[in-house]
Amino acid sequence: MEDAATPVSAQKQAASPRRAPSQQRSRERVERMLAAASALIAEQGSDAMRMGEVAERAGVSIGSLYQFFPDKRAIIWALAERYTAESQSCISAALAGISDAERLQSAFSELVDIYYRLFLAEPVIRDIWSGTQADKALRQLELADSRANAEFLSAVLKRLRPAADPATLETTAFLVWQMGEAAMRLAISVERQEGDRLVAAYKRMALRELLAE
Amino acid sequence: MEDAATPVSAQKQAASPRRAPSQQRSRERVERMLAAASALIAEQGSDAMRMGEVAERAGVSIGSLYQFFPDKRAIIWALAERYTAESQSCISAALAGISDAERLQSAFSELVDIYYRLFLAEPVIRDIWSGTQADKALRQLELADSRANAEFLSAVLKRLRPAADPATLETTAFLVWQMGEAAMRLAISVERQEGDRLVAAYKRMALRELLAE
DNA sequence: GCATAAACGTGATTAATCCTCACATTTGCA
DNA sequence: TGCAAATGTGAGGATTAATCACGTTTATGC
Repeated sequence: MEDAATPVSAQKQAASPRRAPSQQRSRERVERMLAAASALIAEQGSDAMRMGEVAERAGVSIGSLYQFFPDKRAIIWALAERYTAESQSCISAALAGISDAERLQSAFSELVDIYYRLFLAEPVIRDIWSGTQADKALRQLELADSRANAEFLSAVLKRLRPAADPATLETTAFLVWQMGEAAMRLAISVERQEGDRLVAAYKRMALRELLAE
Repeated sequence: MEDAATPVSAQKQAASPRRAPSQQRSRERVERMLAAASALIAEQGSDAMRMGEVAERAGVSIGSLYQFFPDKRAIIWALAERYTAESQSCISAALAGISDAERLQSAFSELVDIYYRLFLAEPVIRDIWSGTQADKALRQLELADSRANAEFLSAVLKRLRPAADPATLETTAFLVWQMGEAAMRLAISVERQEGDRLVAAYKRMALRELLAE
């Protein structure tokens, strides 16, 4: 886990390569950098987050920051990757082994609620996934994450409806999942009450689709 | 129309006010600025669009540009507003007067196809609505646009299902519409073939919801 | 025609930021 | 102990959005 979230993976993006922290000392510093970035994003949003501020709050120089993160987006990317890794294990656990409609219904409903509460409560997640569309690397991360989660869902669907075309089920699962993320983003951007209604409506819509013959 | 798209409306945003073009001369210049911006966005994306480049290509000074647009986002906003105004009239026309399920089905299906083709064909639209989430003013514009379009749709639904709770129908229409925009954004960001499948799946899902008892 | 105010036009300059780089320091290890 | 690699530093380069003081054009009243 500490390994997976290592910022070196941010190289996948585009910028010049950066060293991965190999010493204990620097690993701790990188943690401080991420923590500082997280705090600043929570306070002002990732757009207003200044690299100098991150460095200052982490107690490192701006140069050290750039030693481990090729650019500003890489920091955000690293935070996003942690969240996706964490949530993916939750989701796989919640959907594992389900093979009847009732359990799918309750598990899915609960999953949506958990996600919704998470989005409402965590300003950092909200900020990062709001800006997703603007950043190619983040978008790719979200797509990959979504595909992975949709796979758990389509696995359940295939068990529930063995006669149906598997490819169609996969498309359905992916779409339902993406619609869910969009519904969350929408729900948190409107009044709380309307958001609740929208999430409920999404649940109905998604379940109707998932449980349809 | 020329009036509605006037960049003075960009004042609604946040930046310092700017003069609205009142002379013929300046109105033509503003058109040139918007055209230049549109071309640059089509070529390189709005992020890479430089204000100096816009001015140069429009044949005006950077100062003139800022005389009519308080900031960079205002230009993009003005372009976005034109597109929304244009599409809204199309949508209202397509959905007007529908009061039976068959016609709703065919009209909705056609509308989705039109939108999808538009997104595929117009790089400017694609760019602007991709970056929507990152910009508050654009997000508001899209939300308002979506609400307006959803209203056309919910009007149809209310005629189709007079016994149903109107508030629920409104929420459904809004959600279906937003899901549609999200589906479009998703579809154009993946391989063409998968995009087609996703749009088709969205259509099925949306129509199932819209025509449900 | 003339005067005057308002609208318009200009581009060098300012300000804010991301990011680099030449050099100093610390750590792991033979 | 000594050296190579890793790590740390922060002044400064580079980019670019946005300003502003001043010059020019247009509309309008007489």
